[in-house]
Amino acid sequence: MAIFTLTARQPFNYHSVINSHGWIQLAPFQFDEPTSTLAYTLRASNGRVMHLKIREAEAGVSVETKGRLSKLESNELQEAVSWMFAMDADYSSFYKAARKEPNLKKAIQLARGRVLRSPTLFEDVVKTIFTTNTLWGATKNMTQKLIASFGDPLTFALNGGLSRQRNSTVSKSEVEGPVLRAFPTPERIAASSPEVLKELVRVGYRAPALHQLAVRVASGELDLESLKRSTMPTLELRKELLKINGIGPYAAANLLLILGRSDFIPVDTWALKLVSHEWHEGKPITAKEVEKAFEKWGEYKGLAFWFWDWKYSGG
DNA sequence: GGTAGACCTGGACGC
DNA sequence: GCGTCCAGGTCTACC
Repeated sequence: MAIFTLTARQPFNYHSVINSHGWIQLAPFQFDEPTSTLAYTLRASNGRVMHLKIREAEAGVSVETKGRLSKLESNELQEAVSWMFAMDADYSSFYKAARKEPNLKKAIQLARGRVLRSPTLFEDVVKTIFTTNTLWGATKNMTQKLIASFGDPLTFALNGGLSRQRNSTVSKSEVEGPVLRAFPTPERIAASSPEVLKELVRVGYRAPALHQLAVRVASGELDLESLKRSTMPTLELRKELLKINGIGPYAAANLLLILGRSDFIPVDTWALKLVSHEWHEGKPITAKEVEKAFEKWGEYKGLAFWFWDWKYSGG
């Protein structure tokens, strides 16, 4: 067994990160409520699949995984979790701008700002496409089916030496439950076809967009991961994201938030409801009204919207 | 630049 | 069990 402790830039609140959006409900994330443990099935670049158990620790998180890890695997694991929890993100200027706003008081108190990410931007783009034009239940289904159909199964490393061959099947008795699989690589999805994706993953009209994305990433034509550390202006970054089939204004804003850029608001039907009940007595409004309501927040627009203390809670 | 309609899935509902 | 309706963003054609 290997255990690591990762320290975050302060302030940091484990629960604020995992509850920042619905990502913990999407495989290969699993959340155990009683122990507040976030599990994630991670595939290292050498093909080894590890099951991580992430817990709150002093000033950061602890990560536990079975078996002995090589230096490369250990580095990749720590790098992945650091990215997932945005360990080095700094929200002090947002808190400074928000300190006089009563509806952001809670956000400051709970150190909100970090948005839980997947280890790769590819995974987050795919999941974001799965959130468009559908209900949350279908998003969960599509993600689950994609992983079940194309994800590599958990690798067992015994005594640090014997590891199961990549892509092999793990029996249920071995893992005492459903087979755990990592999120599929772009290569695995690219090797399939839009027709198969539609049939197996039930992604409907999204199949060509999903397949094209996987092909572009697998071939190296689209280097999504480089966007994680990009210094290009947010407007340009948004343009790059909008070039991806299936990514429109809502999805691009969502991905920008994941990338730590908050100049845009992901306006979906829920956002329209929130703003409508907050300032327009529940009357129908357009995306323009949402943008207008948060105009003064400038580069913190997305954060102010995302962590606002809303009156409306559904119904 | 704004708008209408098609694109799919899955859940809810009525019969 | 079957058919119908509806919710949900993106894309394209059209004005």
